[in-house]
This record gives sequence, structure tokens and C-alpha cells, in this order.
Amino acid sequence: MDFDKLRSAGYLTNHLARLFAHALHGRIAPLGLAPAQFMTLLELWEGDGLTQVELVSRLDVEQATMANTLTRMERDGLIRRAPHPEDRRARLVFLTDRARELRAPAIEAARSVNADMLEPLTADEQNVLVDLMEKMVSARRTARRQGEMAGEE
Amino acid sequence: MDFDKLRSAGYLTNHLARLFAHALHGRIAPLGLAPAQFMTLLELWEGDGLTQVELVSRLDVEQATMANTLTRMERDGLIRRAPHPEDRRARLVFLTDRARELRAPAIEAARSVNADMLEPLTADEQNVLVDLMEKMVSARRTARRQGEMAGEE
DNA sequence: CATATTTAAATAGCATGCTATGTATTGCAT
DNA sequence: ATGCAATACATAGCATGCTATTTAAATATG
Repeated sequence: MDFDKLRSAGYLTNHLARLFAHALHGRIAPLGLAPAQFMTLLELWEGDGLTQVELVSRLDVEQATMANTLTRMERDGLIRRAPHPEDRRARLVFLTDRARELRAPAIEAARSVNADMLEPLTADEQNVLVDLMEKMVSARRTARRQGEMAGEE
Repeated sequence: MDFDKLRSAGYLTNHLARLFAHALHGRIAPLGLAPAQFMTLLELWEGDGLTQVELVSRLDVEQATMANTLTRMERDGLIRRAPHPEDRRARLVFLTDRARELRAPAIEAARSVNADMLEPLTADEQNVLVDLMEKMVSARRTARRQGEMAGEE
């Protein structure tokens, strides 16, 4: 009947995510970026001209969430959206020059946040942590795909 | 200039936190609970009659966040707030009977979410993960306290 | 070919989280 | 005692995330 939140993976993950988000916000806000925008840019910097559907599947957020994030990014001059040449339902997302210029400083900011947050761990521990988190995330992706196959809705 | 998001602790933590929140939501929504409400109840089940300030410091969220969560919990019949006998600015938060009844099923739901999410890891790996996350969180708490001492605002 | 289903996006409505600010009350220091 | 600073809480406004629904276009099926 008792529950030790300080040993609960879910509780700790939530807490850590808030700490990471707070730190990232502090370092990219001066660049005019918000965390979800940065996450989206990470994909677009690898190559733009993607549809919303493609961004959704790569970033694993809901379609509605991405639609809103893209609207804010367009408002903030980070992207523009052009009609898809072969599918009139879809729009392609392109980076603006401003967004391209932010790549180096924003990535540097994110790196420093990771470094600061991981600082209490040894290099080995840092690698173990990332390995374990990666394992959990990819197991979920697999589980979800198989659930879909089985028609769980 | 490149950045591997799949090896970024911040990115992975954000992703995992969304997966945990989604899973928890799915299992406590039938009880009429939302994740932040559950987190707050975890404290109150240990003993109610706390002020908002006390909840804020134990859960490490901002005061405004807690104020809004408590308003929703009052609306949903989980808590009631009574005037503090010695400080007319403050209010004491008490659980309703309904909230007390939810303790066992809600904790059981949270346990099963943790178990499911951690399932891809061995028992040892699970302990290591929790140890490392705990270490990061408590290091942050210390760092923040010392920052405050030094007057960083 | 016509209709039904699926797909891409947008929108509405809500919960959490944040920062910034306002309001009342308390407490300290003169 | 007064008057300023600190404290407790509420509120406004915004970003992210979600589910559910709507609209339009593309596909598939009869």
C-alpha cells in the first residue's frame, strides 16, 4: 500500500524531464527558441521539405501537437510551409535562413545542458544511463507497432 | 555540429516522460485521476493538512502550477481547503473520503506502469537506472540550494 | 465510375508546466 | 507603532502535450 516515489522510475523521469526542460529553456530562449521548436528543428536541420506526417513519426508526438508547434514556428519565422506538389492535402515544411543560422548555437546550448545535468555522473554512468533509456524507448516503439498489427486501436 | 538525439540524455528523458505519462494517464483516468493529481495525492496520502507551500517544496513544481492543480482537485472532489488557523494568507489542504479510497487502486496502477515500462530491463538494470536518475535529481536540488545561497535569483 | 474508406491537416477543449504579476497578510526593523 | 520587506496564494498569459472531431483530398472497392 505504500509507494516510494523517490524510487519510482516514472516519478523520477517526470522530475528529470522538467529539470532538463527548464535548463534547455533557459539557454535557448535567448535564441528565440522554445524546447519543442528545437526538437523539431533537429529533424529539419537534417533535411527539410518534410510533411507533418513525417515529422510526427520521427519525433513521436501526436499529429495535433505537431500541427500547433509548426504554427508557432511559422509565426516565429523559423519555417514556411509550401503546398505538396503531388498531394493537395499535405504541406511541405521548409526552414528559413534564420532557422539555419540557429543550428550551431542551439546545438551547443543543448550539449551544455546535457553536460550540466549529467555532471554528477561518471562517464561510464552517463553511458549506462543513455543505454538503458534508449532500450526502454525502443522497446516501447516495438511494442506499439506490434499492438497496432494486432489491431488494438 | 551534428547532434545525435538518440544519444542525448535530455531528448531521451523527454521522450520517456511522455511515454510514462501516457501510460499512467491510461490507467488512472478510469479512476477519475490525472497524473499531476496523482502526484499530489502521493504526498497527501502520507498525511494531509498541508499548505500549498509545503506541497510545492515537496513536489518541486512552481507555486502557480500547484495552485492550478489544487483548484482542479477541489473541483473534482479530491480535496477541500480550509483556512489556516494561524495564518490568514494560507489554506490547509485536506483529502476527501473519495481521495482516500483511491489510494490503493491508484498506487497499484502506478506500480503496473513502472513494471511495464521497465520490463525490457533486467532487475539489475532497473535498479541502476533508478539509482542514476535519483543521483541526478538530488544533485540538482543541492546545486539549486547553493545557487540560492549565493544569491543567483 | 461511384461510393466508401483512409489519410493529411486543422481545430476545439483540456491538463500541466512555466514566468510574471497582483493582493493580502505577516513579520521585522526602526 | 509604523512602515517596508517577505510570504502565501491567486491570476493572466503562454507553450506543450493529449484526445476527439472536422474537413478535404486521395485511394480502394464494389
